[in-house]
Amino acid sequence: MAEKKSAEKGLSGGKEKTDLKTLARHLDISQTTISRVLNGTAARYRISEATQQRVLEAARKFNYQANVLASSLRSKRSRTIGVMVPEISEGYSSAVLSGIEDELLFAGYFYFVVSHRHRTELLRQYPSLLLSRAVEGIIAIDSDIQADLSVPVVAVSGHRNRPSVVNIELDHQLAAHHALEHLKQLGHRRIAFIKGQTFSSDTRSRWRAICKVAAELGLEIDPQLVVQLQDDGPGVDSGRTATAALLERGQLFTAIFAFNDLAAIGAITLLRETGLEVPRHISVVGFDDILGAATNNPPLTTVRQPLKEMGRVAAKTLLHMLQSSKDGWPKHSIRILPGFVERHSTAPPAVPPRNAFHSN
Amino acid sequence: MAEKKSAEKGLSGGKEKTDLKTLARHLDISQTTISRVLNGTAARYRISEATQQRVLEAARKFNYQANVLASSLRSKRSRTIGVMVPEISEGYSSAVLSGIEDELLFAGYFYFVVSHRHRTELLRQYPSLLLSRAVEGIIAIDSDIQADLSVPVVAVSGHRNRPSVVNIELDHQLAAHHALEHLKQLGHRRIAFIKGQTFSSDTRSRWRAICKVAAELGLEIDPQLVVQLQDDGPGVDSGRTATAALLERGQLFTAIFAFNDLAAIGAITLLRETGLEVPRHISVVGFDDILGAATNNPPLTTVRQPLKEMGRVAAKTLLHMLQSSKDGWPKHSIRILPGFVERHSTAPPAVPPRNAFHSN
DNA sequence: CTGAAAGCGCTTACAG
DNA sequence: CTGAAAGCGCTTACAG
Repeated sequence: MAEKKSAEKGLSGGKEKTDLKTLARHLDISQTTISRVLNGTAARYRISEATQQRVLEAARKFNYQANVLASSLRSKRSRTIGVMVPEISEGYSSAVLSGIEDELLFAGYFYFVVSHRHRTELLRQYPSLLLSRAVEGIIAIDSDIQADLSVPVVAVSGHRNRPSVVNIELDHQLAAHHALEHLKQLGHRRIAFIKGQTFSSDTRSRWRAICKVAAELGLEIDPQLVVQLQDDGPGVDSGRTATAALLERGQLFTAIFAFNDLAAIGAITLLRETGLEVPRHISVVGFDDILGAATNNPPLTTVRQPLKEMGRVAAKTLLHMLQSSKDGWPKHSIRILPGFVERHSTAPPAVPPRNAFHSN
Repeated sequence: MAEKKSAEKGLSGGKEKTDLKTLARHLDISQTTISRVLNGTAARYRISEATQQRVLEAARKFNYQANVLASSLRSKRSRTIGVMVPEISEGYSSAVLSGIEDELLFAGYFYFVVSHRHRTELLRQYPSLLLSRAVEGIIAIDSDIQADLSVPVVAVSGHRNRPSVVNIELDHQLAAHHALEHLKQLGHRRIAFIKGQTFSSDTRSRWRAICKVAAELGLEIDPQLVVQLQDDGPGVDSGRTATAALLERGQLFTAIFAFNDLAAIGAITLLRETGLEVPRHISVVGFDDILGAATNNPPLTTVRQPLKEMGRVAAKTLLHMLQSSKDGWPKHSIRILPGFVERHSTAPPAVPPRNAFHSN
């Protein structure tokens, strides 16, 4: 009964599905030969042109598509990879995913997406769940994979020092230089910083780079002007909160360098509500160059991460790792160069209205 | 050689992976029994408590995870579905995906995503590619699936009248009513419309609803005030272009109802560049309530689509269809109620500056 | 140049 | 209550 039901509604499903056996019987050719023709190894086995033609034609006519499950099980190649993201609905992840997809589908690979939403138990379970799904490799976007996996891993903005993990890393130093040099040139000296959430792996490396570059440029970082994004809301709220906390300290500053565009937009909104105009009173530099950055009011000056390209590079790298032995794997992180987009959220500093820093 | 290499790097992969046979040998219990215990059918076969305990413990100890490929192949249940989207990096699709994921992972399902980017050959190929991947069902987001498939299909904002397709449909009539009633109350009579791209399946149904509701409210629709989004860029550019075309017609209007928030934001940007302020000179109503709508300047008045919920409903519906026979499937579209968010891009109409409609 | 047979790792009638 | 054996639909040594 249960068996019967699944036979009706099961994977074999529709009217039109042909299997190898049927095709073989129809052509009076062995499954072996058909498989070889369809998998492009005909030449290796010197299968006659005539046979190849017959097979190809019949396959088309019967609309034959090999069952990937069976093929994967036997051949140990699933042509599937897993992608771990914090949250698929965020622009960051979905932009990278778009690049990954470009490469993968071109190579005949499909991918599973899992979002862990920063929950540790999901972060722990997902890698092995993906492995039980027979993925050949994993791309982790801003996600720390703790376990050592049996498949190659490429990490985008999440740096692991493990032998089987290759990192795709933004050049944070250059990024920091872009932003700070720009602010310095405009004349800013009192610059506030909104650091990223602790769970984001970019936070540390970017902050280190900022400190280093600031020192090089002779810019002092006042600990009183450093705040950190706290919670995990998808929107701009954590940027607002952080900016409010910053204002509460009552310290003078003329610019903010935000961890990302969302935080920058949140900062601008909050500043506006307290009577501070951007960039007239305060300049704000974002990070990422998300879709909304250009259409924000004012349009955001921001460090541009080439997210889609990072996805493409990640996928390309993983595919390469799948095809070569470990000694062919990249030895180091793969460095991605950020851009810088000057729009209208930055300007030379001006003295802020006198009550600005005494709002509650 | 090739065989050997794949055995090294293949799916069986890591050190820690155990298979059923090994486990059975170790426990001196048949694979059958182990499989039953692990699949939760122990009760049905009255497997003794003691045996169950031993199996469970060993499975944990050896970190046994059934190979889903093998299991799917035999049982005809892949616990995988396919999701077709126009473009994964767009907020619309990724918000719906987020809701889908909520439900699916809870039920032990994984999903493949494919983006067709409105290319017809991809739209045609993907369904059968997904079927060859043994998906049990497909969710199509804003994507017309032409073929009749052998698996159940749920369409989100893409309405097919086919027996095996269930539609998740926004109540466009209510949506149109929200927006037009709001504009009417404010005093607007000359309302311009930016229609959606022809490839978007929502375009037609929404426009029909708008025409109907406009008639009901006694609002006239001037064909001269109707423009359409043309190209397929992900950003706000098509909204700008459409608005420019609208202005070029030199007709008076006091409000715009845009097909989506991106177009609305594009419209606002373009209006601003030609010296028209929103909402002082022109009111703009968006559609979707994407993340950027609230932080736009001015914050967007917009029809809210509960995208994540639509994803959840789509997944729930598909899972339900997979578990019941066809007579248990929903007979009609499943209707989703839109909300309406009044922010600051709308206001009572004012006479526009006299040169406004003679810009080139 | 081609094919018969084994086997991937499971689940499931079938038998007891 | 439990298990031996068949089989899902492929690919791949192996043999000729």
